[in-house]
Order: sequence, then C-alpha cells, then structure tokens
Amino acid sequence: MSLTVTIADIAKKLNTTSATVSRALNDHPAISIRTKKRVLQAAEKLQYRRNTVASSLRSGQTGIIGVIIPSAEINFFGSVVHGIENMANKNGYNVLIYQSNESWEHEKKGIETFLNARVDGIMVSMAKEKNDYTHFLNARQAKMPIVFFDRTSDELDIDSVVINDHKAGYMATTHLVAQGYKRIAHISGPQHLKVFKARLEGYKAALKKLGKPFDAKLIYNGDVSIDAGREAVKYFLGLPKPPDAIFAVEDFTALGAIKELKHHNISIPKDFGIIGFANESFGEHISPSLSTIDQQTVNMGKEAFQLMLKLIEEKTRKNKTVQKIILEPIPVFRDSSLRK
Amino acid sequence: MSLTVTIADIAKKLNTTSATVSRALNDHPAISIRTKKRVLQAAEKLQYRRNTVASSLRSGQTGIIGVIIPSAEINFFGSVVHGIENMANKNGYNVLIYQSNESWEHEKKGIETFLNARVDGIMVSMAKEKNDYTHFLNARQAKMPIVFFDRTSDELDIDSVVINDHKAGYMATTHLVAQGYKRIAHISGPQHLKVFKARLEGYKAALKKLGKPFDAKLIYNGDVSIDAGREAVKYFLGLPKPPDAIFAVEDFTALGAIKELKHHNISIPKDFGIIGFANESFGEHISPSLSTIDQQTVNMGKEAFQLMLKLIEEKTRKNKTVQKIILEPIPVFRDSSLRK
DNA sequence: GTGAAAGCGCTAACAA
DNA sequence: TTGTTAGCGCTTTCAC
Repeated sequence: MSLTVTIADIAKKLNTTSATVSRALNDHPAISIRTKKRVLQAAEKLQYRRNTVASSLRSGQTGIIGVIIPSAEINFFGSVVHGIENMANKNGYNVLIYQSNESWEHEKKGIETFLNARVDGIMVSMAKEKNDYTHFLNARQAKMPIVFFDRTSDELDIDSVVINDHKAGYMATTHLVAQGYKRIAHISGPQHLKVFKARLEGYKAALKKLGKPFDAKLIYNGDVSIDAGREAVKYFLGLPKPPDAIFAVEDFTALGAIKELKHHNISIPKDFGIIGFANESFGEHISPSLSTIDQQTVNMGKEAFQLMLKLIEEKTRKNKTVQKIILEPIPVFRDSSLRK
Repeated sequence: MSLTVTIADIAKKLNTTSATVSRALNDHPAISIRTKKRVLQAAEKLQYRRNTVASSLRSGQTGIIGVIIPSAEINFFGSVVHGIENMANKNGYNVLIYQSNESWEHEKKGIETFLNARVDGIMVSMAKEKNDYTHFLNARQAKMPIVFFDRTSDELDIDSVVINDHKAGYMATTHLVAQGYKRIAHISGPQHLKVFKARLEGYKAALKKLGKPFDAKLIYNGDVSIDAGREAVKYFLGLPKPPDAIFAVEDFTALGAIKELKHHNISIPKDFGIIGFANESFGEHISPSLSTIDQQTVNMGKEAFQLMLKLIEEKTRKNKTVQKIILEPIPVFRDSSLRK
C-alpha cells in the first residue's frame, strides 16, 4: 500500500475516473447518488485524505486566513484570536498566526509570507512601531482582502473593527464625575496610536460637556505600563492642586496608580477614584477591585472575521465600500471608583 | 499586466526556462552568479511572489506547523504559542492554530484538518475531554511528526515537553513546611490529567520525606476554578482538625481559597499559608501577593518547537527514540506563604 | 451523469 | 551550467 491515497487510486478501484471521484467528494450537483455512495465508501475504506495543497493550487483558494498580531502573549490579542478562530472554523477556514512583536519589519514580513502562501484574507492589528504602509498597499494591489482590528490607522482607507475609544473615554470620565470626584486626571498612552489618542479626546469631550475646565497639568503621558501608573501618581501628588480621580488609559497603568496611592495611604475609592481600560483578568481580583472598560475582545474577533467573510464574497463583484465597524465599549464599574 | 507573475513569466523575459529561474530563486548550487543576478533583478522588477502552494505541492513540504491548543484565550497557551511562533519564524516555518475548546471532537477534527493540509508537523496540548486516541494514532500512521506539550498522556508513547509537576508539587509542599506550617492541605484537579495527578503525588512524596503523615481528609478534589478554591476552604475549615496551609493545584483555585479565607478573617500568611501553581499574571498584584510555581511557558514553546524540528529532520532516517523533555519548575515565593 | 484532457505553478531527474 | 520533460494531486472545462 502506498503511503498516500489519491483520487486516482479510488477511481481505479471503482473503474471510473478522477473527475467523477472529485465530483462525488465535492458534492457536485451532477452526480448520481449511487456513484457518490460508492466513492465515499471506497474513500473511507482506503483511508483517503484529500490533499488540500493540491486542491488549493487548482482552485486558487486555500481556506486559510492570515492573522498578524503584536504578540500572542498579550491577553487581549489571545482573546481576539480566540474569537476569530472560532468563527473561522465554523466557516471552514483555518487561521495562520504571525506575530509582529511590535516591529514594523516583522509586520512587513508577515504580510509578505501571507501573500506568498496565497491565504484567502489577512487580518491585522498594527504594531506600535510605525514606518510606511507599503506592505499594506502591496497587499491591496494584490487584491488581497484585508481587515484591521483594534490597532488601525486613519491614513489608510481600510475595513476595520474597533471599539469606540472616544466614547469609552467619555464614559469613564463621566462616571468619575458622577461619583462625586472633583478633579479628574488622565494617564494617556503613545499619541501616534489612534486608540490612545481617542481615549484622551473622549476624556476632554466629557469635561467640556460637564462644564469642567481642561487642565493640561492633569494629563500624564505614559507608556502603558505599571511603572507609568506609579510615576503618574507621584507626579500628580506633587501638584499644587492634585486630582482626586484618575482615568487610566489601560488596566496595568491603573494598577500602578493604585499601588502608588496605597503606598501613600490614600484611601480608594473614598478619597481617590480610579478607572482603567481593557478589563484585564486581574482587575476583578485585586483590592479594591478595578473599575474598567471592557473591549468585547472575543466579539471583536467574531465581527472582524465576519467582515472578512464579506470581503471574500465581494471580491468577485467590484464592490468597494469600506466598512468600519465600531463596537460599543462596556463599562465595568467596581470598587475602585464606586462611592456608595 | 497579469495579476500573478510566475517563474515562466520571468523565464520568458530573460529568454531562459522555468527550471533555471527556479534554481536561481532557490540558491541552487549549480547556477552562475550572472544568471542568478539577472533572475533576481527581473523578479524584483516584475514584483514576482513565489507561490508557496505550488511549491508545497511539488516539494511535499508546506513549511507549516499545526498547533492544537484548548483555547487561545487561556493565558498559559497564548504564552506557549508565543514561544512556538517565535522559534518557528526564525526557522522559516509558519504556525497554524486550531482550538479544541477542550472538546475531543474538535481535537480530532483539528488533527484531520492538519493531516489534509499536509503540515510538516503537529504540536498538541490535549483537551480535558478524553475519549480514544485514534486520531493521534492516525497521525502517527501517516508518519506525521507529533510533539505534545504540557497536557500529555502516558498511554501514548510520544515525544513531549512538560514541566516536572511531581517535583513542583514537592517543592510547594516542602516550602510550606519550611515556613513553619503544620498541617498542609492540597486542592487537586481532575486526576485523569497527568499534570494534576503528578502534583498530588509530589505533595505526598514531600510529606513522606518530611516524616509527616498523609491525611486523605486534607485533599479536596476540585475542578480547577475560583469556586473550587472557595468550596475547598469551606470544607477544610469544617474539619475537626483543619489545616493551616494549602497547596492549590492552580492559581485561580488558590485565589478562591484566599478570598474565602479573607471572608473568614483569617490572616495570610500569619495564620494560614497559600501557594498556587502556574504563575498567572494576576498573582503578583493581589494582596497578599500569591506564591506560585512558574511553568516556563515561553520556554516550553521553544523547547517543544526545537524537538519538532528534530523530528522533522529525523523523519528521513528511521530513528525512533521517543524524547520526553522535562523542564524544571521555578518556585516564585511571595507574600501568601512567606512568614518572616 | 460520466469521461477525456488540460493545467494550476512549481521542482527535480535526466540530458546535453 | 542550462534546457527538456514530467508530474505533484486536484479541479474544471468540454465533449458525449
């Protein structure tokens, strides 16, 4: 017995041709029930396994979606990938992962790899490191469907799924004020990334709406880390008129802030309110438990994949409308910002 | 200009043949520097992109490694995948992900998918749900290199990378005794999974070594969850002679235990010691910070991939030695078990 | 409803 | 060093 069974083997056994076997195996409309049955039985008996590589070469479709993320080690992306993968499998697709490790060089290589592999579509969350967009433009030129999620860019006119970061920032800020805090500070992130910028804008918009003055001294620009949170608090407490609440751009930053405030024996939420962003798993377990904004990670993955599916279908037609799906942020208020 | 450029296009342009172009593109030894240069230039100019699907069909190698994990949403697996992916990319491989969602059915389908896709190797961390091993045996029969990591089985004679769970259990238990705790309890996990069983065995071995009696009442068999930790503590505190320390099979279980102990106003680590397992990210941020055992996740991914590489190379030779790599657990002692 | 024949794009054995 | 030829396993016209 040869190691790999092909449709030709099945055909020979049944005194028919590869074409017929192929049709039977693919549920082709023009095939008799009888032959189909015989083929399927023979395939089973011979332990036939369709060679998807050959199939892909001939049909021009691989059934593979390439996904580029900064790192599989970051909770958020693992979770989004989970959502993508589940939807993909349900629709008969497989998912190839490529990590950029936040490097532009790797991101570029990832795109190249996926184009070569003739994947059916590419989904990307951009690396922090930024250079030019030629790799994305190449992909577009090759008619490759692309969907961006979370980390996207305004400079490119592309289909994307993000959450409404502006609204989220607005919500977080409004909530703190509603809880009676008077001076709300914000610890921001790198402003060349749209997500972080939008959160800051949301914060500003909320203050304006609530008739509160914007004070540039109450903005600390950090690098999205525990340390940034600590440093921010040190800075804030040194101000002549320190804030009494912080909206942090992300949960780890908020965590650092909490640690530093505790270190100064400042009582949370009584004397100081904190809200973070991302709903990281640790948030509900620390004390006080951390208020935050949930980003619907798994759902984001699902939506992004569905958008991809649409693009793949539309590929034949010349439909060109760019779609931007914006998910609603979900506030999760816990002890760190709730005064009874 | 046609949408896809092939080596035939390059050949035509240079008045040569596909074979020569292919050789130039693949750094074949028998090729003149001059032709190679010309081919590479032409390829660049025409924006040629090698079709890896065609290449795979012909060469029989896809350069793809299939990875099956229970869920990309679980921290631990995201982290291992990170390790695998990094090594894979360095060695010119890509990684296909398949999630079993702890279901045997999905796991089986994953194997089937990967066999059809003719991946160069499959890496698996088994689903909790167990049935038979036919899918793994099928893969073996198809001469597919397989490496298991973390969740493996003794019933299959397979290459694997795990950490020394027995030793880890031993370490954790010994540590608690060394800190002066007198009655050490254990919250265990499903015993049909080797990892959990080994941790229990390590616990027992430590007690024996230290001349402490084993008391079956001090074992609570949970399902690896926060709730299991809570329930375990309720049970333990109801005993005539309750324990004064717990080695929990996993961090979330430990977390549940801590929450319940706090609820009973029992002081940690003064009156009660706790150590968990897995070094989940939340552990260092809760209070008291959680002692735990680190599993070297990223490193596990690296090692597993290197083992895979070896299997792929050995495939031509008939080398059949099964390798089991056992990583050292790394104790991380924090406040929850450290009495000064 | 089935068969014959061509070819997806590439690589590799054999010649020259 | 290069060209010729064949074929990886499958799908898909085009006949019948």
